[in-house]
Amino acid sequence: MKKYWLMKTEPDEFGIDDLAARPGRTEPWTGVRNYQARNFMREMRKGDLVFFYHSSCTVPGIAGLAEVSREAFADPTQFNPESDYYDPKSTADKPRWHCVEVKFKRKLKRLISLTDIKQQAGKLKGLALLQRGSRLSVTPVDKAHWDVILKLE
DNA sequence: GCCAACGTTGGC
DNA sequence: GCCAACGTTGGC
Repeated sequence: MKKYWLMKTEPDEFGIDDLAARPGRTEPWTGVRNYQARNFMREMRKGDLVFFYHSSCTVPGIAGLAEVSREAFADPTQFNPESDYYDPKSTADKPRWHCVEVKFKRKLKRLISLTDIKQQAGKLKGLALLQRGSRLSVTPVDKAHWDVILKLE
């Protein structure tokens, strides 16, 4: 059963156009250092669909669609002392952090802004993105919610 | 195990 | 740049 997700990224760092420009149009989603978000990534299966959400920018919102192209594996950045995401408590046989690989599907014809989404709040009860103080960078999206949101394109 | 202090996220 | 909300850390 296919599942649906929302993943946040800062377009100044890595946006939908960057994903589209990658060789193979894929990118390992490294650097997630929150247990809840990590657990969601572990649940992801190949072929699951992803809302690619731009945050901390002029107009936050969903910019494109991606899909899970590789299921959870050890995030290599946790082993690299040079990396911002280095975790000295992580070992090769007991990696603490995982990532998935995501693949570009398409850019939306227009950005579905957070404001647009909020206007559908009545139809989106329980959507993590709209929950108070939600800061998770990876969250599940109900199929019904997915459809409501995508119709806003 | 409690909880204050601190750090981070992210919309505005 | 502000600030609310939340997670993590570390002293006790």
